[in-house]
Amino acid sequence: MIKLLLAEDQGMMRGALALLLGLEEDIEIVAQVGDGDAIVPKALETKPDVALLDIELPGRSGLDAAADLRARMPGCQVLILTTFGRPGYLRRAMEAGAAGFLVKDGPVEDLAAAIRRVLAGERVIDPALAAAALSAGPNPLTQRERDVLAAAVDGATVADIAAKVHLSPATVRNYLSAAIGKTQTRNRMEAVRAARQNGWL
Amino acid sequence: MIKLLLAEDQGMMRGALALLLGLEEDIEIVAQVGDGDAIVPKALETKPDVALLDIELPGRSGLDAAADLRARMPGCQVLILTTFGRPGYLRRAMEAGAAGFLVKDGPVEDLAAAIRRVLAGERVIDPALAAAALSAGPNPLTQRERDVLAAAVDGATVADIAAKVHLSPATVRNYLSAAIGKTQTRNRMEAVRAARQNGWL
DNA sequence: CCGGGTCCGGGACAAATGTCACGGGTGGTC
DNA sequence: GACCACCCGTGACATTTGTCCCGGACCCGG
Repeated sequence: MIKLLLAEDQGMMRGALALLLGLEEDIEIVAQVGDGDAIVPKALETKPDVALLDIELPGRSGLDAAADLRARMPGCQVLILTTFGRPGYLRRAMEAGAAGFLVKDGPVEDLAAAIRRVLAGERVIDPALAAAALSAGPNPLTQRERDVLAAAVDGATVADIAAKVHLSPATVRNYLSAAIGKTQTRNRMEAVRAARQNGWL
Repeated sequence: MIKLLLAEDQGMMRGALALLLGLEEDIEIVAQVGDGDAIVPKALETKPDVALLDIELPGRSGLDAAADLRARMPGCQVLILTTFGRPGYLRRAMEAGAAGFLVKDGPVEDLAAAIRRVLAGERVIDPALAAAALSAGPNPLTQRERDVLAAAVDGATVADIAAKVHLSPATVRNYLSAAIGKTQTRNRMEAVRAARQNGWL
């Protein structure tokens, strides 16, 4: 019996997946979470064999939680399930020690199969996505550049960003300029868009 | 037997819902679509009793399709299922003649129940959402303001927008300024954010 | 016919933004 | 030690953006 932890914020999706996977004879859902911060505690409590994690979650990112989980429970395999097949996400998932990476397109039937393969020690990755991740190259953005860019989403002004990141407005503009240059874009919004597109956020 | 059409772009979600609803004894999925443009043709072909539509779809919006569907197949009830409980979405759904409006949070169990209630002629709307929609008031944005704002997503410059909408740059700035004023925001990005938040896009 | 609204543009101005050059600091590597 | 990358900040500059003013066009309801 495969013990599974399911982390997914959308209630309907979570419920549907839980019901579906519960129908498999060899899978048992031991925990369901809708919040990133709850993943590790729940896992330590319920000792799942596989953790199926969404990336975009309230609280903590599924990728962060994955890294933690791998460190604290090496026996628990991590399978990332996400809406967006962004190259940077895949890369980060691999670096975090995930064993598999699925996108929410593609048929449901793959899911149970992927869980079994991951538990057997295999790696499950869409080949096309893997190629895209390699060709995209690594994240060129500095930590600070990422911070500033992340704070610039939804139209914050330089002053807002400076306050949020505790930096001087002038410095913020320098970082923004650097990020714009590295992403080959023309303004901050295009830069955040490009960065998100690649999973660099 | 309730004949159901299911429109949802995310493959896994669509598959999961189809399997789930297929388990109900009185529901039969007669069509599955992942594209907005395919909704009406498929419906005319398969004559469903209820159409379960996502809003954000490739091709045509589920709301547009809903209006069309109501006009061409008055006997087919429309149930909107969406990720975002935006006030403007609900309002537009009602104007399009939808009988129900569900968000993808909330438990899966509600879904089958909602389908049956809709078919029985009831309206299914989250009361909290209905209140929000009323308190938010109607869409204050002009058609042109919406166009310009929509063209301003992902950081296009004034020149880009002007080219996309076939207007003078000066006019574009005037519309942007008007939209910023009406949304009580400070710049175009906050304006698009606010407009999207309210479902005014 | 006279408002009032939307549509479309222009001009002028202040503010915000993006760029560049420049400083100093740290830490790591060859 | 020299080099390099990143960190943080300043100042100056051109461009872009947001605002407010002003026109004229149209259509509709009173």
